[in-house]
Amino acid sequence: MYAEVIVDIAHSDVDKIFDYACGEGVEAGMRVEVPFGNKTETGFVMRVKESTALDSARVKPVLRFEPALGEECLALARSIAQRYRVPLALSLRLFLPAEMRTGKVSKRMRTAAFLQGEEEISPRAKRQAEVVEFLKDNAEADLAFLRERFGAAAVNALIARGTVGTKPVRVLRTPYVEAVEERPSHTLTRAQEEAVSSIEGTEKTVTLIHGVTGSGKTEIYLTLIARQLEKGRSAIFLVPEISLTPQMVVQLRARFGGKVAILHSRLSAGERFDEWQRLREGDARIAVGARSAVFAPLKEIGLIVIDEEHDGSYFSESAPRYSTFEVALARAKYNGCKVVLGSATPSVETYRRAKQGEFALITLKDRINARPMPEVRLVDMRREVRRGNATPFSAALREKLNACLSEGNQAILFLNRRGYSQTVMCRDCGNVVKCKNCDVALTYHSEEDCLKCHYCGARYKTLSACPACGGTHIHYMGTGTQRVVRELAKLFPAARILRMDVDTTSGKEGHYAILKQFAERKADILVGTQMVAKGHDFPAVTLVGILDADMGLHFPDYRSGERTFQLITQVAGRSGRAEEKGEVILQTYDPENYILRFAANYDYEGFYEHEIAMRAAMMFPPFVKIVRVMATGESEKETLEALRDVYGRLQEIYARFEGEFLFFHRMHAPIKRIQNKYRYQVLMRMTERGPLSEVYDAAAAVKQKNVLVYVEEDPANLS
DNA sequence: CGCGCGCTCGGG
DNA sequence: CCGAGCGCGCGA
Repeated sequence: MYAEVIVDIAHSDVDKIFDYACGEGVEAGMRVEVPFGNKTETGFVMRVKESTALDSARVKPVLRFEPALGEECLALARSIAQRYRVPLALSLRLFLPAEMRTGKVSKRMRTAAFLQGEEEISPRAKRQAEVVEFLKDNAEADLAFLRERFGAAAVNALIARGTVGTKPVRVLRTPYVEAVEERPSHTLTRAQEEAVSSIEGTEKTVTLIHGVTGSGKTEIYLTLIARQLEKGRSAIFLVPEISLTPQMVVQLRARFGGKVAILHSRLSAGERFDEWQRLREGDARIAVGARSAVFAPLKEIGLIVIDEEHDGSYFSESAPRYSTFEVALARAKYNGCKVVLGSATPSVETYRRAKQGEFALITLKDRINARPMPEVRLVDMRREVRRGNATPFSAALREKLNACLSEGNQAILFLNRRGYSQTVMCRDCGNVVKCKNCDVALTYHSEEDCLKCHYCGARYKTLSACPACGGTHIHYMGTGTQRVVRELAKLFPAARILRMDVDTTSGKEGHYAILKQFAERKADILVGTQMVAKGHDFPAVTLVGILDADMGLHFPDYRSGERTFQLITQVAGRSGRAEEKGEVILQTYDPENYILRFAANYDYEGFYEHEIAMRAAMMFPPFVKIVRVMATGESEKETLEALRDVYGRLQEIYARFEGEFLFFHRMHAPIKRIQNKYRYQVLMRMTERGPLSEVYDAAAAVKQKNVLVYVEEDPANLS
């Protein structure tokens, strides 16, 4: 027998089948060790066959093998490698936890002690008698625990005499263990009931649930999952990257207990490894996690849920740049199951596909508790400025904050993503201080009193003079979370303020820790960037202030309006979840803006109609595909050479398919350098029939060393 | 990816 | 004439 092996080296030079001799036990999908060159490498068996075309003298044997991937994974890995022109080794890696490759993590063991002899205990050995008594009540106990509780001497004596035996036991490192709470299933409302049966009844593979915040989407997902489990099938539940929402975990754990496995980038290596093992071995049947959980090692999948479907984290930002939805769809087809997408603010693309009948569409208009959405008040900040208010807070917001705090409620203040930087400008010459590795303005951080680059993390000392002209009128522009907190403390000295942004949420449970503090009412005001917008439930929050609602609108990105709408709707939904009525103050310099008006009225339909008409008129996605081919490398010359190479190839394609192109330009990227790497690009817009596959081929054909050339489809960020 | 081979260039 | 540097092809 021979095994066709892909060695686990992600390089196009070795991205080909190598034949190895093997015995009967070796099957497709197994992870193997094989001699390769002058050392051993791990690899994956893609196929097993009876004969080889190779000279038998050249064929070496498979050294070790263990089960790893199923047929489905192999097929999917093949198609991903093909679709995105990456080496198979790279697409295969998606299916395994990184910990398995590095080999740094292994099964954690502990020693368990148990009673095995009936020997008499001397009446003087009181401690020993206690140990024996304890073990009579508990069949097994952790050895370290026994030693600590009863003293090592007593325990060791019992082991030495054979009264107590020991054995190694596998320990599973389970994340969020405290997030367990007893709450069995819930009765569904009429609308939820209908949604469940409609999803189960439709012949369409994909259903979009468009449900306002608080409309009870989660309970629908849980019911659908429970029904699949009853049928002996498994489920994948995907949530956005940053906010593996603790509430969601609590609910899943409460309903499904140990059947749930959590896969998330902020877990420790050991935890992730163990959770993955539990899924593969079938101990856990529900995989919950961010986009990579779509590759969970489950068999007989009965349902894939993608919650907060519109979230940008569902697209991978490094090779292979897959779309989670595309992968989910492929798995759904293989397993003959359904995909459920859920959002209060679906992406324009998804909503269009639903409206056109490609996906089933369920609309939930009402909140479970029949409570109205909080009232949104638009505040014109231009007037505040004219009145001489230079703080980030309008008079209306200050007043509402005052009332909110004096009633003992909580408030959330939200700064738009792009708006949280304080750039440093010289007032004498207008020079903006930039990072020396990146072509990006630096941001001032008051807590550490330094300047930081948000693209590469470099730190700089604060400046007393302008590096360009020597002027000393250095000015800090913009509003950061830090400044908001400082100003807030001046206005409300008694309030306890929590800050949540990239700087305060490091560590695996960083978000969780801050949100927990806030939920436990250890603070009155939470100030944060878009992280605070994600689905958390804070019953005592009655006021949400959106400080700079329009900051995201003015970016040269066709999705900026969509993102702003989504963000405002989400963050507004944080207000007034329980008994208290909620309020939202939306501060803007552009109160006539249609996006803000639709958001303030919770009018998704209106927003969508307006937005889709604009996209059609401007020829933006989903009517066209934007494709960017990026070349990036440390040497400007080499990078430019690589780009010229692809550009030449793309021009040939352009000539052949000219009718399918609306735009075709070569330029350096808007940010010319990031982390010391130059960035040159070819930007294209093409129709649905455009030669996408040829573009991938052109990019893959470039062999300039030290330069990375890659393709992005409808990039989320055009910087 | 890591290695060894062979070609080339430059120093002596 | 010999050694360092690099491009290339191989690995089963």
